[in-house]
Amino acid sequence: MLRDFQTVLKKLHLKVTPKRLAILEILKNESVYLSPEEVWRKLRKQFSRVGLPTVYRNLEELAQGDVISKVTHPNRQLYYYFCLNPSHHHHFICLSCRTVEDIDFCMFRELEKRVKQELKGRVVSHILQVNGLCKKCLKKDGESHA
Amino acid sequence: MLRDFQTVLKKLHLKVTPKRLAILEILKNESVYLSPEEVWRKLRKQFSRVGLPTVYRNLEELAQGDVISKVTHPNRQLYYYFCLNPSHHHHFICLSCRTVEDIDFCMFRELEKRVKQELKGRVVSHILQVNGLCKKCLKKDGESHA
DNA sequence: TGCATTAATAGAAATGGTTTCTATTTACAT
DNA sequence: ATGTAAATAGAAACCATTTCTATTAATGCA
Repeated sequence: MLRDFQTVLKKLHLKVTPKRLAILEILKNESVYLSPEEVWRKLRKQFSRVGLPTVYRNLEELAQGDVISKVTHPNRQLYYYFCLNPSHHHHFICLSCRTVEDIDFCMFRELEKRVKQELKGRVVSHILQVNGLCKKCLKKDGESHA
Repeated sequence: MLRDFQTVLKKLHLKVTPKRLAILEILKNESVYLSPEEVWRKLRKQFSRVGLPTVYRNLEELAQGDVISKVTHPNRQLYYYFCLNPSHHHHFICLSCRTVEDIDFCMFRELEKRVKQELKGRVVSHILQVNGLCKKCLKKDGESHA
């Protein structure tokens, strides 16, 4: 598993540092997305002297390299999470517990076509975030979010 | 036209102030989205003593009331724009000139259904931003954004 | 294995968009 | 007209994020 991360980092021309590996491990072991500060707090359990700028820098580099994903929450904070599925897909984000699930179906082939036909424009990128309540949270406190 | 805005504001239990009307006029006369600061700069041409917090407060209130729309750009700044089409729709945003066009077709009935079926979750809201190049910009400098 | 090179890091400081606070002014219902 | 509740100006605070610089660490190569 460590070997995998090392290969990934080398491909991105990033040096394999203990902190980088630890950040990847932290995100990998979470099923919810984490803010840079949350990652930092976890990282400090292993490295008492790690700085928050280091976390920001690493998260951004890893996001640039498509190793992790970056999410902007409605509160406008950045959140990052590790993403095991490298292919194009979208995310279902639970507003209650922050669990992220992949949405495997994508309707954007269709979208691209219609933007071209109807607006004569070209799609370069899109951001789709689907916010809602996951299975678990619907059971737990479904009525409070009705 | 002023009458329309007045009605809208009253429905939202917002007082009809000259600055509020001016902000609506400014956004209405723009076909691109504006940052709070850009709105403020334009507003100061009419009201030399208007403060930036006033602009933020008003934009937020108007966005809450669905009179204008709020966009988060990839650079993470807030942008607001006036939205003539009150029904549910999405936006095609030109990366070059910031023009916003409405996308009238929506594939989210389908999405909701599949989130329910496949993830057993419930969609509460979604954010879709489609970034690209509009007709005009494709013609103007199509090759530089290839 | 040791050295040179270049990236990565810590820590402090700055940045800058956004929000809060308080006194004052304004809109508007009665 | 007048009372009251909302809106505003201006200053200050906030706080997530970024920048800066000296230092440390990883990697390529002899």
